Amino acid sequence: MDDSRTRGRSSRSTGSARLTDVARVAGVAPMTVSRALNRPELVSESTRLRVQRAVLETGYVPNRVAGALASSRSRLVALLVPTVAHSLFAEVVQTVMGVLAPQGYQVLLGLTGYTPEQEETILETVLSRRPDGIVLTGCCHSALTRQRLLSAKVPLVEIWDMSDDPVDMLVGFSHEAVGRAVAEHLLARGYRRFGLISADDSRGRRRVAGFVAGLESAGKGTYQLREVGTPSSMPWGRDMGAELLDSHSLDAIVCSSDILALGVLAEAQSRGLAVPDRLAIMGFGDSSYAGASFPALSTVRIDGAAIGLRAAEHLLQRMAQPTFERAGRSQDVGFEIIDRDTT
Amino acid sequence: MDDSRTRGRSSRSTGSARLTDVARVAGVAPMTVSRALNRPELVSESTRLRVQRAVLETGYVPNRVAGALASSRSRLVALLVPTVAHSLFAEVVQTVMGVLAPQGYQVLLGLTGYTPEQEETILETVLSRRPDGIVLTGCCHSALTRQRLLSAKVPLVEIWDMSDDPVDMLVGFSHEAVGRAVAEHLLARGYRRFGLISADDSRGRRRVAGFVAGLESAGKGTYQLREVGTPSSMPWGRDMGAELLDSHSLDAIVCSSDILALGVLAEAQSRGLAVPDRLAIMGFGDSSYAGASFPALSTVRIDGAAIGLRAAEHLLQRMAQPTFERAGRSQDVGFEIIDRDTT
DNA sequence: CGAGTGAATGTTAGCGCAATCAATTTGTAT
DNA sequence: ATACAAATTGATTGCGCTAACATTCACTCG
Repeated sequence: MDDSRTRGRSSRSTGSARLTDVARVAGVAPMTVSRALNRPELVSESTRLRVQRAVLETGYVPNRVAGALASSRSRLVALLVPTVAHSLFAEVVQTVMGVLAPQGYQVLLGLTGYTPEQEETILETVLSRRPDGIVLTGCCHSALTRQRLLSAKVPLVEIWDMSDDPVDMLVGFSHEAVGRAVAEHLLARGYRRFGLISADDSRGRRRVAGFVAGLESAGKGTYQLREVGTPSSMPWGRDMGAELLDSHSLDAIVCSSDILALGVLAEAQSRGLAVPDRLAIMGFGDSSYAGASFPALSTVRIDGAAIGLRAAEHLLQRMAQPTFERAGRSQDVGFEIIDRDTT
Repeated sequence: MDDSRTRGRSSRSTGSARLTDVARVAGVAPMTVSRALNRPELVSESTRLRVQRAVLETGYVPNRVAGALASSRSRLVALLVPTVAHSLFAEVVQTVMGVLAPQGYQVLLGLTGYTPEQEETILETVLSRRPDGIVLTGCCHSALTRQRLLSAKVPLVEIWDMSDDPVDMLVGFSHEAVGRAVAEHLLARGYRRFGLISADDSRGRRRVAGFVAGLESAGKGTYQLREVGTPSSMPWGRDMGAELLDSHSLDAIVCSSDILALGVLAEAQSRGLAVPDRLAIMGFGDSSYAGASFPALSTVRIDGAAIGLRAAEHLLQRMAQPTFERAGRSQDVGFEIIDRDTT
């Protein structure tokens, strides 16, 4: 049997069983095997069974590389996020993959690391795999990236942001609006002297800008800004919180992620500062741990699962269509200020 | 120009520029374009430049699907982890990708969700992409999975565990040894009545088994076990901690992850229980936030970055070899008990 | 100056599969 | 039985690229 499998194979062959090997064993044409595996409803019960037996006998593993080339369908979705070392993006990855895997799509993961340059490099290699769809974090792309996306004719969902002219589809929320809403909320609760700790990425900066705009609109409040590197972490929050508290007299510290806020909380506790009476703390994201800290963290709820879910569903819908056309649809999933015990 | 690009193309063509289009514009053979792009050192300076110009003019994006089929090299590495919604695995993903991306490898991500059944399903589809290498979390595979891995002849690194007979290469640590060491450590510090909170996955259970074995060897100590679902989260820790504290009198609670421990810590703080005097808490993983909590969390340090790094390096080394042969190499990266302020 | 060498480029022939259309078999109504 | 439609199967071709080998050209050396 092994002999029959390898006889006459050219030197370029990989040596493992192919469709034709299965076909020979099953006594049918290769095309029939292909159908039995990919579109079983087109094949009679009896041949389907014979093919299945032949597959087991030969140990055949389909070669989707060849299949993708022949059919121009890769069944691959590219998912580009800044990092997975951040619970919000991890949640998006989990949700997107949870929706796509049952539909037979696999995920090509790309980590863009918060810079448009890396995004550009990664997108280039990603496009060379001819994915059937792309989920891309953010809307601020380099000119070349945007042009490549436009000419690639691949269903695309931008997530985690809002934009006036999405490339194709968009599911996100407005970072400026978040910042502004937080400012208004905290001003209304009487806080005036703010510390801001933000990751140095473009979306964090836009939230800061929104916050500052909120203060200016109200004509109240002062702020001290500190930027930290990415990815955000609890030690960053604790260190920057300490620096801010050492050098300024503050009512409240607003953080660009929950994990930073937890660091600030730990610092406040270590100083014996009463939270929220002596210092209020605000996070961002409503990660799973935000509600479980003590005191429970006030934060801005972003529904990462909803973003991932809708992005994946939009993509599936578009990939199911035989003809490619841009949707130009935007969906704002919004946010919610969660007032727990640190404000 | 558009006319020349599309004239005579069969109906099956995708319509975008191909190697032959670039070749025509550059005035060279298609093979020369292929070389200019993939092995530029084999091509003269002048033709390389002409090809580059032609690529820009045509907007050519290489088709690696076709390239992979022709060369039997996909430049794809499959990375299978239970979840990315856990900082330890997220760290592994970040590190592995950080090493592989600069070498031109892309990552096909698979989430196995802690069950051998899902792992089996995912591995099947993953193998059909003909990855050049596989990084797989854990060593407890179903018989079919193991057999597929053996017959696939793909460089493989199992991580995050130890095993007597790795399929190929292995980088991990012993979960039993962790449990035993934690038991000995806490007994030595005088703790006797333990609560255990473990995720219901096989590796967490092995740590529990090691812990229990440690107690039995010493002939001291009692324990109460609670299992929680995956993925672990701070609320799970807080709820199970509350349940344990309500129903038992305990010296110490040992958790199967730092995030669970943080939940227990929050619960203890909310009850006004002094940590560690009235209750000691032990985490697992030494996530970035473990050292920044207040009080700082005692935990078991696992160097996820080292595991990812070595796994990726082993894989690169093996993928660079022209012939496939199993290594059968194991590497134990060990662990370290970090005694901070909660024990 | 002709043979020999190495660098650069070209030609041919698949890689393994599925789209497409052709051929065959089966079922159904008359 | 006959005509026709529907279901099932088969043969051919090409997706876009690169391995392998062939050829050309410039240059060196006895």
